[in-house]
Amino acid sequence: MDNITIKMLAKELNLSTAAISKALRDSHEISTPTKQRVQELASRLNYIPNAYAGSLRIRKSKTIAVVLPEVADSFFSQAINGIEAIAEERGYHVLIYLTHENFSREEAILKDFQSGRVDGVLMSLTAETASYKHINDLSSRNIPLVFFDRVCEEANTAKITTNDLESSYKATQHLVDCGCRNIALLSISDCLSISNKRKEGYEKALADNRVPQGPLNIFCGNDPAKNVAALKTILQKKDRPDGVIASVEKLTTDVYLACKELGLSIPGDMKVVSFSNLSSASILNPSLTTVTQPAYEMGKTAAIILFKSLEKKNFVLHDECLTLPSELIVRGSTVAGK
Amino acid sequence: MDNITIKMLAKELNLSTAAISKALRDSHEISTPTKQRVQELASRLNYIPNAYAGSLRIRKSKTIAVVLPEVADSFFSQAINGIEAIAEERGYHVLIYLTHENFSREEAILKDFQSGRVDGVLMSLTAETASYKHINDLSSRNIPLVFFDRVCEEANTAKITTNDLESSYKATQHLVDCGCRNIALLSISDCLSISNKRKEGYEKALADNRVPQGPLNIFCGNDPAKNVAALKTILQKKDRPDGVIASVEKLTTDVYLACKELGLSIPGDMKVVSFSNLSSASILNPSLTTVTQPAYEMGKTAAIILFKSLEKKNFVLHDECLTLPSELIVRGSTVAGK
DNA sequence: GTGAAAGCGCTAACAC
DNA sequence: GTGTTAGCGCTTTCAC
Repeated sequence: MDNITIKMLAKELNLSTAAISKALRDSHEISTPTKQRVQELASRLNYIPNAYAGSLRIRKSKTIAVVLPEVADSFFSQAINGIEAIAEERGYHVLIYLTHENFSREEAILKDFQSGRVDGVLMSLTAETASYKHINDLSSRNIPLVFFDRVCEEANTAKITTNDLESSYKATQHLVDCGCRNIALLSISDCLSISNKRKEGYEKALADNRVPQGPLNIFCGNDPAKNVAALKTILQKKDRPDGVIASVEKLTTDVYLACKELGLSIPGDMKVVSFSNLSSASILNPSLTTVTQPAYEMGKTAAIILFKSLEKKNFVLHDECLTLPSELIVRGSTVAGK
Repeated sequence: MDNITIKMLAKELNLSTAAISKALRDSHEISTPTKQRVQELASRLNYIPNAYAGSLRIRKSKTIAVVLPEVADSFFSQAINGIEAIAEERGYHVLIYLTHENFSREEAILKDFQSGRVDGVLMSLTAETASYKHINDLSSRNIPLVFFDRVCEEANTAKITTNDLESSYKATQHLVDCGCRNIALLSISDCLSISNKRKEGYEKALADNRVPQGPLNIFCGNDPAKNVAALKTILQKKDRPDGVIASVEKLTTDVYLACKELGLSIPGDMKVVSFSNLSSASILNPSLTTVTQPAYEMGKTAAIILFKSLEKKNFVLHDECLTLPSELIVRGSTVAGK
């Protein structure tokens, strides 16, 4: 069965394609009876306009792209939910691209967007991203870009973040209050501004409390086995940490396993806070103290701002930088019995 | 900055657009020196072909759609990873659509695909889906569709599943072996074939062991608070279950919380098995016995089959029904100390 | 109120 | 080996 086109409707009704087009868009140039005839036939034949013919004319695709490091992560999957909710509402389509933390993949993806495939982009940077040419190239093609969470500070556009510095400060302060004196910070990057913010908050809290800095810049990668091994090495040292802040959700399992394998009890021997949106945080062994980010809201907000810039000309994306608060939820990995 | 088009390149080089087009696609009709001139200019001006102009001509969009109930679920997010890996490799783009278990949303999404927006579709059904007209409508437009996990048995196309019946049987048998005599099955649907298969496996195992059937068809929804409340009601009865199979990952947290609130110990008072791909299963309290599905592989396989049908004409999708095995991983929620 | 025609950017027959 | 031309399906002047 061939697809129905405007041309076919035109032939069927002895009208021009122009008339059909106008009738379908309910133009006032077309008489009511004609409109009715056209619309009746269109719905009877189940006419669906070709998605790309219109895009080619109009130079709008009603499509946005979401560029993410990964999906198998509660933060990002919840953010997608927020984005999708708004896109659906506006009748937009969502293309998804995963960088797997790979910078050259990120470059290639953004480059493709110069093809006019998408009207706008929502993005969270790779842990490796340290140069911004690909981002500026996209901007120079007038394709609006909104960052969320892992933002590019250098880019002159909208950024939706959470209060990384403050929440990291709070998390560190909480560990100090729980008696920790040797607190490690597990990171995945020394490029990302969110990593740096979290580090700053951590350092500030330590300084304010006159607690010496613990093992820092423990960079963890994508291989859980390696992470566990690296953690075990650190945890077997004499001056091992008595507290740890995992700045990424997926490191939680690695920390728990390393402790388990070494027979270290949480929170007795070691206290743990994670930046995490895991819905199972409360049923972990022990339940996990988290810094929980407003993932859904961040995705939603980023999408709303992107659509604003898509809908209004002269909308200045640069002015739209929002910070939504995260929440420290104290559970059993820092306070026994919680 | 305006986008570079073939026309502009043609003018610049005093060639026809056809020559440019051929040169860029490295056609043998074009002389080597001309090709070089064209390619040099194209890369110097950073020419990127318009994504939709070609699609309109060729009637191929190099885009597939993935239609899912949700993303915030380990199974589906891992499946997306598998799909994306293959799509990336083939240079395809991936549109993502979430049904949120809503049938009319599913209908609307599939209907839109008749616009030629996508070349093919990968899909997991809604828990509500009980009629198939929208699926047949899509097939009649010759848009290949491959189901994975939540397949439509009635559809005459490829289906990638896991061995739901067997793994449910195994899970049930395991609970029986652990001493359970009153086993509940938590489901989210009575339409889905995977739900029915899991129910069959459960019933068969009970029958084979001459264990009476426990509370069945406890349908859980999207509201965790309601699920917990419903579970608590059941668990407070005199003849409360001593074992439960959660047929969906997200119900795990609800079961654990319900037990916690009632002071029931797992696995002492109550044993739990979940169909789950949670990477944190091993660090739950207690660690969770799971039926773990080959999520990544299922996504990947579904994508591979879809691309086969996209690339070869006369490829019979119907013949491509694969079943990948799930694995029962015994942990502490059924065997103390594990 | 309706139609003819141009053109979005690209490709593919078919000339030459 | 290169150019001309005719569309893909749609919208949008501009005539009538």
